[in-house]
Amino acid sequence: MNKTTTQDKILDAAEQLFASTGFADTSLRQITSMAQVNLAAVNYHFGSKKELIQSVLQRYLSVLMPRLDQEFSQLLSSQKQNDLTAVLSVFIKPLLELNKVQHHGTRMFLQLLGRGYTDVQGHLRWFFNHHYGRTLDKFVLLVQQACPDLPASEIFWRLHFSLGTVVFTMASNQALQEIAAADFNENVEIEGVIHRLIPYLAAGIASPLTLSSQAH
Amino acid sequence: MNKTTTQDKILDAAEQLFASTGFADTSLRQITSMAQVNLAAVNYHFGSKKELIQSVLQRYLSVLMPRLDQEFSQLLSSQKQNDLTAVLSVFIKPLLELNKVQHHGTRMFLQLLGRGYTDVQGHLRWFFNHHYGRTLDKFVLLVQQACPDLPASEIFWRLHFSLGTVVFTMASNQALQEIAAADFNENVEIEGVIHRLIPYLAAGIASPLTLSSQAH
DNA sequence: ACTAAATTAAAACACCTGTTTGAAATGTAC
DNA sequence: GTACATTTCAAACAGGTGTTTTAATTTAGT
Repeated sequence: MNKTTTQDKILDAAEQLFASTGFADTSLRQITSMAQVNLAAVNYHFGSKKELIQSVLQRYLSVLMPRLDQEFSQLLSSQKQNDLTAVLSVFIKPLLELNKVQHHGTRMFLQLLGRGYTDVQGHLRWFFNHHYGRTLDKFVLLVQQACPDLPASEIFWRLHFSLGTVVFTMASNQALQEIAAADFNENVEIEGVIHRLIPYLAAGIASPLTLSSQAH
Repeated sequence: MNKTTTQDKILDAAEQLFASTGFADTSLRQITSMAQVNLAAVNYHFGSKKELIQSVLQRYLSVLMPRLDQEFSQLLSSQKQNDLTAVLSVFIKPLLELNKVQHHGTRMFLQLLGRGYTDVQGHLRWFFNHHYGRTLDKFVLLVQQACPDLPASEIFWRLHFSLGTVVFTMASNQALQEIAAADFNENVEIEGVIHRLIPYLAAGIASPLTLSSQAH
């Protein structure tokens, strides 16, 4: 049999619509109509739209974050000096393995992540920090070890600059890939974008302190 | 007398609410109530909410963009080799001068710009390209001249990565400054953030091509 | 001061939102 | 097969949205 449950039908439709239209601009009626289930099913199975959004993300995060956490711990315990590119590259494999969770899991998840941060749904930030703050701390520690010359506050800013790049790129990933295909005849998969991102981010994060940045 | 007109009262209230709550999540009723004008005044004076959003941005863009255009042209005509930091630094003065348009003009405008790109209001992208595409082309040309070793497609991607940083940082600027103040005891004005951004962006954009980025 | 245009005002409009209700249908255990 | 719990369904609910309408008011020109 292996029939998909109502909950899964809702999750599948929701993540697709959320990724392409955003959380706020996707209505429950769109979701239930695409999933071919009754409107009331969302509130019955998930309680509210808010909890549905969290469930959609949780399906990926519960796979991704433990894997990342493990990799971070491993890198932290290995005594060798980790360079920044190595630290950032930790994300690649766990991210790409999300394609096993869903057909286009990686792209979908990253797009959702972008939406999650750009649509400033306050509850999502809380949800993430509450569940995965520890893992995040390990990552920050690794970056600090890789950039011993940078003060913590500078790393704070640069990591948020980088978060902006990732989030924005992923949120507008589809549009960017279409432009790249049209203007430069190049077809980049999500994997290609990730491999373009890492050296860019590493160079920005590790850039030497300048007079002008220190003055302010 | 010098009394503020209804239109200005609406623009002032709208930009404040748009900047802090986003375009979609700000209702006309919130705006008109803060501006202390009648609800119907928005549609009477601006036609629609869409056009109000454009008008709010236009108030800043019509000051900023001609100034940027002029600076770009000047840099293009000067025959000397411009380095990337110099090109990016062109933005600083015109941006900070937006404080003359409104009290907190610079911060407000950048926050609005962030909102404009993260709330994917399609009409805003069109509006911007339609009015200021020429100016943008000059900027891209300057970057290409500063990075002669990078193929155009790579520059395309890196400029969009950078756009992500700027837009995201500006959209969440308020939250970031609060965290920085709490965690690192440092009070950064918008000017400080800009001076932190430029070396970060320059390093990312100018980073050398790597094997992994070329392979994909 | 009179007229005509521009502006303000209150109310209604049509539509969409997330959520709840109560009955019908389905599944499950004994 | 009967009782019970789970799930589905259509309908309604309460509230919010941008926009329009129609009348009242203010402003400006002669």
